[in-house]
Amino acid sequence: MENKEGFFSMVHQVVRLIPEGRVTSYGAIAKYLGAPRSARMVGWAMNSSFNVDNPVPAHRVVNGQGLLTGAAQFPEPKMMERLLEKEGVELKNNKVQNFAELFWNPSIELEL
DNA sequence: ACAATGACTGAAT
DNA sequence: AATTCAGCCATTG
Repeated sequence: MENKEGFFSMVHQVVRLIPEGRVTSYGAIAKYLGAPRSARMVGWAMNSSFNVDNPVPAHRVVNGQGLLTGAAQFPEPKMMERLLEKEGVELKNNKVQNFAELFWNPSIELEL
């Protein structure tokens, strides 16, 4: 499983840039990378993120609805909610409240 | 090499 | 509004 600097690294990097108390969606990242339809690959990249020596705040990445779909894949699902709440993100049944305001759009924040 | 799967999303029904 | 379908492409059996 050779590691080419491609989707993985890019996704990891973008996710790492997410400020505390902010969240983003897979689609937003994928779109920023130029693959608006490859949101799934972003999720896979996250899964790999646990395997690399790269601290990636995957807990700040949720689906387009602000739902913590990936919480179950964490080493400890509760960790995701806890981390988010700890950073000031309001959660409700694994869903991010005020998602629209907490949403961190790389295409805008980074403004290319 | 082929088939199935997956932390998604948007459109269609 | 809820469910289903199709596209996306890397990883795995």
